[in-house]
Amino acid sequence: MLDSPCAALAPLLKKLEMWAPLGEPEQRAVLALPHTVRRLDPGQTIVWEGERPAHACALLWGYAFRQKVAGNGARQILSIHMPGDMVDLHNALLGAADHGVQALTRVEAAFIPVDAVRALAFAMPSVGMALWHETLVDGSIFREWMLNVGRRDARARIAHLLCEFAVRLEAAGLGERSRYELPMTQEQLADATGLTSVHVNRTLKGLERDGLIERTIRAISTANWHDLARAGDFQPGYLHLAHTSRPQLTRGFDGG
Amino acid sequence: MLDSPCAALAPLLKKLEMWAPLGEPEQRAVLALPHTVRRLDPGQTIVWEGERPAHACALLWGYAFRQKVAGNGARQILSIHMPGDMVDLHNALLGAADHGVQALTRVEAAFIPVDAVRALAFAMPSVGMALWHETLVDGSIFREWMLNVGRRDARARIAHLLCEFAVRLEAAGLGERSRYELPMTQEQLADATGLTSVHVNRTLKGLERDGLIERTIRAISTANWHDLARAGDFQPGYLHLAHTSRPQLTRGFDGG
DNA sequence: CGTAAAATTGACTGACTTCAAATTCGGTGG
DNA sequence: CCACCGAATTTGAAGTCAGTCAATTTTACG
Repeated sequence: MLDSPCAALAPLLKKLEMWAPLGEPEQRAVLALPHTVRRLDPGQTIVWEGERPAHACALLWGYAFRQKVAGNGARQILSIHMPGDMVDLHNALLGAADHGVQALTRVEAAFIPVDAVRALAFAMPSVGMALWHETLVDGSIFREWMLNVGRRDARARIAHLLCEFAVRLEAAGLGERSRYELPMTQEQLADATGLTSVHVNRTLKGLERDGLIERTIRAISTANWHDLARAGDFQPGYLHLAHTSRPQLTRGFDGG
Repeated sequence: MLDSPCAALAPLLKKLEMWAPLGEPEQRAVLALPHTVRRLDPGQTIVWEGERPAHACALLWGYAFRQKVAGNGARQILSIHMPGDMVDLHNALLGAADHGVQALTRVEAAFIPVDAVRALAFAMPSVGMALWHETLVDGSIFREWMLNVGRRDARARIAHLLCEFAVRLEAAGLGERSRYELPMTQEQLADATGLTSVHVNRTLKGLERDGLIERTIRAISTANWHDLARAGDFQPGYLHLAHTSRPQLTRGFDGG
């Protein structure tokens, strides 16, 4: 990765390079994307469901989440995001926001005009491919969450979410899977897992009672990672982190 | 759209042009993608979960679905696909299949080497963008399904699925929303909605009793579209069909 | 016709929800 | 440092939507 006098977008570049190594001009071009940095408080809206966003948003610091609201008023949290994530590329490229994005904690985010993103993707296909890859991995996580919400019981859903957060945090170099701060209320956990906050509370206590996790105020210790992952039916393949976890030998464009 | 002496991939081109108009060379290039056409029987696997697919698959005729299987043996159907859909571009580009794809009915599908797809996306960015768009819309549908499974009751889930199928069928020019053949067993409907087949059965009868649908063996009449859509909390925005449903005036790359 | 898969039905069960209240936490001002 | 307040967590009791189990009927199809 290049360093530059003003590399506010460094977290984004780091994330993109997880998907595919970029050449030096490509790296420069990513860092040179026009953008405005904004600070947001917890709960503040980054994108409203239904709006026509003109900017894509790269998270630089803090956490955010995507959500949709049903006609009955219930909310479903769709994904959690951490620094480096491109948090509304989906909405921006599609032209109409089919979901909202909100700050989970205090957040620092870079807003990049969609057209600049699109133009860069056209001009430098390998950057386009990296961005595309980013959206594909988001899609994979959506699929796993659909399985989680649709076909696992409460205990497994919560355990799964705890495992995913831990592994993604570690993969992004933002903490360790054995102990981390989980900046979500039990109500937010409920909305992410399709449960109620009351049941989340009971389920967390169950996991704690059984020694799978330890909890301080807002921090989680995965006291027994092995059993927690088993309880959560957690297999990290869907995160598509192979590039980083397995040292990849040579793999060229020779398939087919 | 171009016609060509051997335009097996015409349904794919038609679908891509729903997302963005393509120039004549681009159209030619899509139709010229190397591919093998295969016929499959209902239930046959197109991609196995866990495999490393070397081909992307364009549905030419018939229906298919994506699925994931949890450790407890339960299955979640993630999406339904119809002719023109690129049904495992996600898996192919990510390199490892995080979900499986199966034929729902008898199917005719074109298998295109991933590398040819990737090369075309690099060579002709507007084709790449159309393919990207296709995967983004898939993602949007995943999000809506997550909301459906996580936050709607059984009646709404089923009604929503029936509405989505109807609208997509109509948008693809494959039938009318008022009456169509639904080639899914109640067990498959259950796996798509996070319910059991028994409860799907009862819920369908409920919708029928209330005059929202009529059923013959495997066909659905949306007897009362308005109320069905309301019962299903169905708002088609997430399908991102604006190009086709609203006659779009001019919208260039002038956002921001 | 005959057979297997799919749909249907009934009785019972249970995981999770709902409602409501009590307790703890975290920050803020005196 | 401590009192205070709203938000978040925790707990209990009761209710329900959907699941489970187990037939029975209907359909598809050779």
